Amino acid sequence: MKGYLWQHEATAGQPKELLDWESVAIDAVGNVIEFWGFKRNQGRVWALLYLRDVALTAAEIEKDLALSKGGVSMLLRDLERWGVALRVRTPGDTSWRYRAETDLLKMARRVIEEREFSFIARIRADLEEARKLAENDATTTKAQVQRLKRMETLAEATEKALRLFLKTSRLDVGGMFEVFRS
Amino acid sequence: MKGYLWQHEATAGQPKELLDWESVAIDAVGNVIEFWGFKRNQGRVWALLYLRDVALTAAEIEKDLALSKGGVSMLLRDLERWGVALRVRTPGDTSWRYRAETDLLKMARRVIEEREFSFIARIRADLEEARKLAENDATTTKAQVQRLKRMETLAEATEKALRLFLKTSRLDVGGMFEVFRS
DNA sequence: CATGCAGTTCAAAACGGCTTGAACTATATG
DNA sequence: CATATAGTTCAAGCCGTTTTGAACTGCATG
Repeated sequence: MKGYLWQHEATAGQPKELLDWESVAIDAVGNVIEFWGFKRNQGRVWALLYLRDVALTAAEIEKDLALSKGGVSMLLRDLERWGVALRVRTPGDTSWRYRAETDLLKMARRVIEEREFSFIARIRADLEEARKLAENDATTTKAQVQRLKRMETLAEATEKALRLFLKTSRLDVGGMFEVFRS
Repeated sequence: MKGYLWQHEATAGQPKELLDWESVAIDAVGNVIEFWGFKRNQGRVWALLYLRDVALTAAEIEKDLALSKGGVSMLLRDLERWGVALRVRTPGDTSWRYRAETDLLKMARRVIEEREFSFIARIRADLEEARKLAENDATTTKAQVQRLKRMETLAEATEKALRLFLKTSRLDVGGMFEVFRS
């Protein structure tokens, strides 16, 4: 949830390895995924793999999406780590190929779980620290301590909302996403 | 949901207008609010007003949070527009003062409603367009159209999840936030 | 209407995250 | 082990966002 600016017109006028409809769809997925807090290009790579439904090499991805060698390497490693792309070695082939694993939400869940919760935990710890400092300070009023406690409640509530969000996205979006399995 | 890096140690070593516990708490709120997709300093200004519980002038905020004159002006206008800060004119005073309105979630709801939904709508439109283009292209396979449809489902699901998220944050976090009213 | 202070605007600077590409490592092959 | 090709790493550059600060507007006052 940040500022998202449109890519898409910007994509026009490239060497063009992608069909028009492919690049529209790929960018759209890039935008959704960015909305979920990931990199646009992680979504674009996944979308390419998913749409083509064949295992592509890093070099092909690099060419089709006009990304750099190094970038593709890192993006693929992210997708692989999150279990949404699969590295396969085709029999007589010299390089790795990648396929889309279809549960894209796996990615959202993993990463959100691993980073957002520690983030909120840290905020809660800070607020608790602030309250303790304030309580040890003779000049602090009761009302101030009270307000700090309320701020802690705010962080707790945020954590709760996030948890709920994950859970519901698991059920609701997850349910929808499962259409991808096939 | 983006990259959040710690401010806080970074804050150390300033002219220091804030008590230690105040700056810890204020930065913590800045971090939560950034998580919700706003500017850290919008949260910090709100937190200062809330903790102090008196109406402050722009000049005081500027000094305490070490922000620029122009910055404070813009931040306050944002907060006011979203209804989380109140501009008051004290009787014999020459300048405006600001108080915290306590429902910080009002801010989240407003902005999320006004920008996230149009964002998702746009994505859905793009995917629909891609599918139509693909359908008009003789080389497109049935399976590809199928995959595009599934991607549309993904965007729909995202919209649904967002709606649910807003609603639950209204009930759940909203309920918690109400502690702030007093 | 000159002066001063509060508040706003916006071009430019600072900042931070993302991407690039050159140097490097790993691996396969003759 | 020399060569070639695939894959990784990371410092430097790019680019979008946020912040700054100087110029400006508005308004009150003598």
